Order: sequence, then C-alpha cells, then structure tokens
Amino acid sequence: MKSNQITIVDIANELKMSKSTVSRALTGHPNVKTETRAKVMELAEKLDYQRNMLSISLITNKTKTIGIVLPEFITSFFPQVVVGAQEEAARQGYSVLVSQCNESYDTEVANSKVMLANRVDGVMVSLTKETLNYDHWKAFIRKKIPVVFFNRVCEEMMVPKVVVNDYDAAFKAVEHLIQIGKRRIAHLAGPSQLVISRKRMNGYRDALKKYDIPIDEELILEYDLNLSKVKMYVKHLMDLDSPPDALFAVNDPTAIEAIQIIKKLGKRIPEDIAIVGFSDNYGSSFIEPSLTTIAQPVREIGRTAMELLLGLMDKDISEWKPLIKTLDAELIIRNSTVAADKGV
Amino acid sequence: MKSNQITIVDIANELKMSKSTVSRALTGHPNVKTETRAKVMELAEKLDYQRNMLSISLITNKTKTIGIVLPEFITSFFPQVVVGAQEEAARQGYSVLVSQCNESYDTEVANSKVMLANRVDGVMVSLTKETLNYDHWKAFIRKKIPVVFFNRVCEEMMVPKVVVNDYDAAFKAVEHLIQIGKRRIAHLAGPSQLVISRKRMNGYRDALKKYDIPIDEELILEYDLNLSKVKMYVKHLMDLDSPPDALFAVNDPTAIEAIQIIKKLGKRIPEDIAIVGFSDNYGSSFIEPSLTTIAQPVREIGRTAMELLLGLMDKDISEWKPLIKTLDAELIIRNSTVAADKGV
DNA sequence: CTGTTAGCGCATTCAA
DNA sequence: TTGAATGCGCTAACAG
Repeated sequence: MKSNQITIVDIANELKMSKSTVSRALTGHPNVKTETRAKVMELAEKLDYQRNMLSISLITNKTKTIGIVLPEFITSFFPQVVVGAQEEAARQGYSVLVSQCNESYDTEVANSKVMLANRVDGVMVSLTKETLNYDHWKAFIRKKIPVVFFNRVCEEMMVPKVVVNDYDAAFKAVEHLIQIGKRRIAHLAGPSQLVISRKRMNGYRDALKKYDIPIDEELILEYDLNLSKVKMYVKHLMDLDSPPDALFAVNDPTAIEAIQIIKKLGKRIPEDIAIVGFSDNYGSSFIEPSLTTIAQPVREIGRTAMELLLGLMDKDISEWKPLIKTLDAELIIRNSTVAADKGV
Repeated sequence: MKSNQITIVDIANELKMSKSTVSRALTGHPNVKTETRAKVMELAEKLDYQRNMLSISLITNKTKTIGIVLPEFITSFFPQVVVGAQEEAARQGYSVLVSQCNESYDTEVANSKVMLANRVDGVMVSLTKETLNYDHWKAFIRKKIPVVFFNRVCEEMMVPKVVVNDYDAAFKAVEHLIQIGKRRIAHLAGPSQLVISRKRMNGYRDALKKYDIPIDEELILEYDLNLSKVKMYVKHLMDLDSPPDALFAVNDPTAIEAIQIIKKLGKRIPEDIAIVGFSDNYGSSFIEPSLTTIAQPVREIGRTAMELLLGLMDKDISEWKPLIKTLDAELIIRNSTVAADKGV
C-alpha cells in the first residue's frame, strides 16, 4: 500500500530531476550544486516533506531509536530518569521507545521482544523485582545490540552499568541513626534478588559492625516492595518485646508508608522511632515528619546511562567496556531523625 | 549494510524452500502444509528469528506504533496515563513511543516531527501550557494520521478527546467549600490558554453564583503553573485587607505547595483557610492536613484515549468522529476542608 | 500448497 | 555534478 505522504519521488517529478539528486540534496551530500539543493529544500519545505525513517533504517540497519525498559512507572523515580535519558538522546539525534513492566518478569521479556522487533539500536534497562533470568537481555548482546543497565542492574552480565553508591549511602544513613543515639535499628529491606537491596543491606550491616552494635536478625525483614504489606511488617516490629528505636527502609515509598502507620500507632517520630528512607521521592519533604533520606541524582542517572549507551554505538562489540559508573547519593537529614522545634 | 540478525532468507536457505513459503508459515497464512509450517517455526525458534518490523512497516505503511506526547513527566499524573494507554496498546498489538516536552511549545513541535519521521500510526496528545498554535497537529490530520487529545485538549480541532468533567468537578469542589461555611473563596487558577483552566474557573464562578456569593476578582489569580511562584500568590492573598477563608487550587501540586506556605504563615487549615486541589496526586493523602481534592480516573483516561485512537485505525478519515469522552472525576473530602479530630 | 516476481522509500554504488 | 541501477527484508499478487 502506497503511503499518502510526500516522498522523494514526488519532489523529483515536480522538479524534473532524478531521485538520487533529490536524495543527495536532502541528506547534505557534498556533490550537489548549491542551486539544485536550494530548489529541492524549498519544495521539500513547501510540501512538508518528512524523511521516512523506516526505509532509511532498513538500508542503514540503524533506527536511531533507543529502547528504555523500566520496572514500573508509579514512583517518581523512573519517569525522571527517562527525562534525563531522553534529553541526552535527543541531543544526539535519537528517539526513545519507553516501556514499563509493572514489576512483572513476563512483561519484561515481552517488552524486550518488542524492542527487538522494532530494531532499537540499543537498550537501557532497569530490571523488575522478579527478574532472575537474563537470557532475554543476553540475546541482545548476541545480536550485537548494546545494553546498559541502571539502578536495578544485572551483576552477571559484563555490560556498562550506572548505579549510585548504594552501599556507602546506606552506611551513612545507618551511621547517622547511630550518631543520634539509636541502637536497635531495624531494616525493612527489598527483595534479595535486587542488587540494590543487597548493597543497602550490606551498608546497613557494616555500619552496625563499625560501631560494635550486635546485628539482631529479628530486626531485619526482607519484603517484596508491595506497599500493602508494610503495615504488617511495621506492626510486627513494633510488637517485639524489644522494639526498634529506628527504621531504615529500602526506599522512600516504604518509609512514607511506615511513617503513616507508626503515627497511627501513636508512637512519636523520631523520639520513639527514627526513620530513614532512600531516594528522596516526591512527598518525602512534606510528609510529617519530613523524611530523612538519600537523594539520588535522578536525571543524571538517565543522562549518564544514555551517554554510555550511545558511546557504544559506533564501536565494535570487542571494544565494549563493562564500565560501571557510580554516581554519588547524599544523605538529606530531615525531621524523621532529627526533630526540628517549630510551633504548630 | 547487511543486518547481522537472522532473516527469512537464512531460514529459507537452510530449509531449501522459497522465502515466500517461509514468510507465509511465519505469518500464519492458511495455505501452508502443517508439516512445512512446523519445520519453519522450529528453525525460527532455534535461530531466535525476530521479524523485522521495519520492512513490514515499509510495505504495509503501518508501524503498529502509537506516539504519546506529554507536556511533562514530573507529576504522577502523566506517567500513570501512559501505563493505562500502554496496556491497551499492547493488548491490540501496538507499541508506544513516548515523549515529554518540559512544558515547552518548541519541544512539542520538535517531538511531533519525531513522531512523523518515525511514521507512527497515530498520536495521543496532551498540550503544553505554552501551546497556542496547533499547526503541527493539524499536519497530522492532513496526512491522515489520527490524533486524539486528552486532558490538555485543543478545542478548535475536530478530533476525539478524552477529558474529565472539569467544570462539574470544580463546581462541586467550590460548592463543598460553601457548604462548610466558607464565603471568601480564592482561586489560584491555571493559565487561561488551557481549556482545563477555563473549565475549572467556570465551575468556580458558577458555584459562587448559585449561592449568591459575589465574585471578588481580587481573589482570582491566574498563574503559569510554575510552582516556585505559589509562595508569592499565597502571600498576596493572605495579605489582603479581607483575606480568603478558602482556596481552590487548579491542581494538587499547587495546593500542596500552598498548604506548606500557609502552615509556615501560622494559619490553621481548614479553620482559617480551607484548601481544595485537583487530581489526587501522590502525596495528597498524606500531607498534613490531608488534601481535599478531585480524583481523576488516571489510567482510565489513558486506556480510553488509546481505545479511541486505535478505533480510528482501520477507518477512512471521513468516518472519524470528533467524539468527546468525558470521564467522571469525584470529590474526595479530606482534612484540608473538614478537620478530623484525632489526637496527635 | 509452493515458487516467482515486483516493489515499499530510500541511500548508495557505478556510469556518464 | 547528475542519472540509472541495485538492494535493505519483507509481503502480496500472480503463476504454477
């Protein structure tokens, strides 16, 4: 079926010249008379000619499109990453195909197929919390399509990754809790298949060790990031014979949920229990008490991952270096750990 | 440049049959011997063959891709709409190309060109707050590419649109403020070029009229949705000789900002001033006091818009009906208008 | 049921 | 500097 859009042929006919000349004029080829080029450009403009990327892609075997596959789209984190990534992509003349997986492994696999079918030039991936098998991403490497992971990365694949210093940040967060005098620090951790969960957990453990605080496994709960379960875990912790005096949550949505539950329980934050989150999501600054958390350079993560990915574009697969970029995340101290005295 | 991916030719050669047979087998054409099809499918599976959508699109002149152009990606609203839209698209075998405009008209125009170059089969659009000229979208109609607007719609274009009953919802919100005894109700409105701003404004005005409350233009401020300016507007209102006893904000981010400022000013909410927002964004339920607002069926908006758009796909342009779907938005009453008595 | 041929829109050889 | 011819990977029309 013929397209109903303007093509090079239309321009060529109108101008009574060959398609190849028109093509050359349009693509900025040097061997075209200035006058000819001007005529072509003018008519193209007038007819609102738009290059058909499909045919160009078919020939060049490049689509100038990057796939971005995300675990979810609900928290403010991933959309912001996309903004950074898209900015960098646009700057280098690339479009972006975004898809989110509702934290489902099956959807992730399906989305990876969509990316392949659309012949993206590369993919930027953050894994779902369910993902344990990486064959669908390894297939990209086999087909020489570059993959860059960010945030939720795959450890066993030797490809570039962009992460924040989760370990250090978690360490600092817990150290902060210790420094304000807390000793029974609970950790509501993420699922252990996620590297970030494990790193944050390690930071937590090592901070306690450094200050010779015995690690009480009773205070460490691993959960699947399903927010509706936070209530159960928090209640469980608060019902312990010796309840925690602080809580380090794996992320902000979890911490925010916990704050609301703890307030309903009639406990004071931070006096009875101090709380720290991770990511500085929207809302963390105005929940009461405001949440002490770790701020991640969100857009920067997207921009960097895209930069790394596009950097692989013209290189042979043998030159792909599994560079791991670690960006700094910072502790932001707010009222959930250090109460401000302000009149209400 | 040859692709380094498996093609139909590879399979045909290996199996010593014609490309057309392989193609037919792969696409589920009826006229293929079961045995032949089985052989092809098996080898395709084994070689991890992936159909090249580019060439198919070039032939069929359909990309099975829908563009979604958004004004921003920061508030939780638009990403959620995308989730709904993407679900429906996937259900019907379509991919989605998402781009956001940072509320910039120029970026919107640029993004529309990207969509054209990528030959999307249709676009789902919500305008930036700057957009006053719609030529770039009219060009789509001229090229027979269907356009559906949602949320921030273009009134002068006769295409399908998905909106919520902004007028009614605003009316109900203000009526609610009146019913709890407020009389000097201010409105921090959105830019008047946005239809939603005007509709919400009209709902506000008509509610006051219905209850014979004189409209005080002093209490109506139009602003550009730049949150950093909320402080100025709120202070201005509170400094009036006769300050407002209620505030209807054009959206939740604005209302949340206002709440924080008013609290710092030492005023009580809702006693001194009650506040209502619009959209029920993330955070509105846990800011203190929790925000009375209008809940929009966010995913439903995305799903419906995509449905409308895909519904136009096989139809001739003459059959495109400028159907306007209006979804219901509901008032959610929280503590920013009706204080709950709870011990702290 | 299977093979052959043409062509989608364009960039890119090779000739002129 | 320009034109003619080839083909990217695939589907569809036409034969056999």
